[in-house]
Amino acid sequence: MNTRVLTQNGSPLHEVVRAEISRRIADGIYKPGDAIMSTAQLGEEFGVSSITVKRALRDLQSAGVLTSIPGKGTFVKDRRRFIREVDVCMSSQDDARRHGFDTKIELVSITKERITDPALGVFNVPSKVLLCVRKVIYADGVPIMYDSSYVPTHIADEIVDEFGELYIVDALRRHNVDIEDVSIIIDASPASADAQRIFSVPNGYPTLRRLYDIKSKDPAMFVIGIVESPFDRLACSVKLNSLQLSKMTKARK
Amino acid sequence: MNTRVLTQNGSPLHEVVRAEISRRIADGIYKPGDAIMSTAQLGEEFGVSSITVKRALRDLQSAGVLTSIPGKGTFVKDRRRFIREVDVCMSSQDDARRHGFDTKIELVSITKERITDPALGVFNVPSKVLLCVRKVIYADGVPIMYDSSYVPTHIADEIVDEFGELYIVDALRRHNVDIEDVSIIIDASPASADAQRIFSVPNGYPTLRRLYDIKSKDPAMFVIGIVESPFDRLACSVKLNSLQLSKMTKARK
DNA sequence: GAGTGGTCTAGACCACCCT
DNA sequence: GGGTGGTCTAGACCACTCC
Repeated sequence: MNTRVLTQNGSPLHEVVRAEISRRIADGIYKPGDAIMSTAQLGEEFGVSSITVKRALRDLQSAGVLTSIPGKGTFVKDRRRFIREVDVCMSSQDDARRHGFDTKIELVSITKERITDPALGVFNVPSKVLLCVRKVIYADGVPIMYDSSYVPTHIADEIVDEFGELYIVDALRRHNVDIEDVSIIIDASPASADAQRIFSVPNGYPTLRRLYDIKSKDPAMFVIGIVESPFDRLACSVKLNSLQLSKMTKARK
Repeated sequence: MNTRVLTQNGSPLHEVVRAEISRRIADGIYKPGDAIMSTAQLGEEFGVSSITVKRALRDLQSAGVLTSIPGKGTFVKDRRRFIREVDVCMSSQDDARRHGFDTKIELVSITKERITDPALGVFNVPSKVLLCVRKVIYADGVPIMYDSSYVPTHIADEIVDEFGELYIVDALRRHNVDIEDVSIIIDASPASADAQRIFSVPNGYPTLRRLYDIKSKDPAMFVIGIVESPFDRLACSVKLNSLQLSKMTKARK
């Protein structure tokens, strides 16, 4: 039949379909929140098999443009809730409020385990069993961060409890822990298995991660952890003023 | 035939296959640089169609674990060359050297165009036509950054030339441009079309981006731009010492 | 020519949602 | 029951590589 339509410009068919659907979204033909046509309809319109359409739609899901709900349809993701101005240092509740977000923290689990995530290997991680506090942070009801933090097992129970309810720096500050040094590494990564489930994103979905290593004056007290966020829900901002810049310039001479 | 093997634990077949291949890589059965078995062989071994195997392999490519070369085979990506300690502020040549990397800059193009990338909309971008300098930065022969920077069209030609050869802050410093303020936004994103081509990564591949807005004391001189890097080749690091931290704590009271 | 991965299709089945 | 997206397969073709 229509088998020989083929690849207008050398691109595979699924890319052509993907590009056309992207165009329609960019042009506002398909609007955020709306359902687009079914795979069968699109296949007929483009003269390709519905499987090829599905392939194109799946790629657009990986790109954060579409969401498919089995049995209902495929929808254009609404406004990319691009939360800016989140400070690069550990976020605090104040920080969030200052930017007008109603945040909520949900404790996922408190377990005893070793650090196994190879990503944290960039820090000098102890091989001992540590206390692992996992939690999800919501902004306006939407999950935006998945945090796993590791602390020594011997720390006071009251601090542990607060770790589940508070931002880390807030909890430490409350107990007058003297933070001496903070290393943060920011990177991107495909969503972890946990993140896929928590954020309802597909395999391979890009996420922004912050790996942190907080050292206090007491060598027995430290916090190591990792925060993961879907790329379309969070970004980090850094501001450098002229004072800092001149310092940097000098330091480099 | 083997049609009814099916989904050991409720997971789709392609996920089962993907997990098993991941396990073999983690266990060192498939080693970095090595070719894994062909899709046909894997399909036979697992009792699934080769198409399902291909699906699993494609997902592992999106995750940066495998690379397939048509006609040759599918290979385990060698050591994740995770370049750490790259400062969050604009990288300079010194910076790179200090970390032991032999970097090279390749000019891609110098064009006159407006800023159309919606990502840069977070800054207050002028709608005028600007000079756009695009370049690729290599470390040890591997492309690690794709930089697009926009500057006013009226700036001196000699600076423009150097933009193609130098890191941005290096070029500005050389011409004694007084940098007043730098805003940087770090986010993750699926690879752009350019990035896919330059870094040889598939559609949807997670990248780390740095969007920058450099303001000088002269309002007519500014640089706005965006740097994109594959997630497995670059990360940013931030270090905060106790002085900065105490300042922050005070500021928040 | 044999082997590889990439693409495309037709056809089937499933789980889910809505009416 | 009819629609939706998700999965899986068999079979076909292509471009590529290596021998």
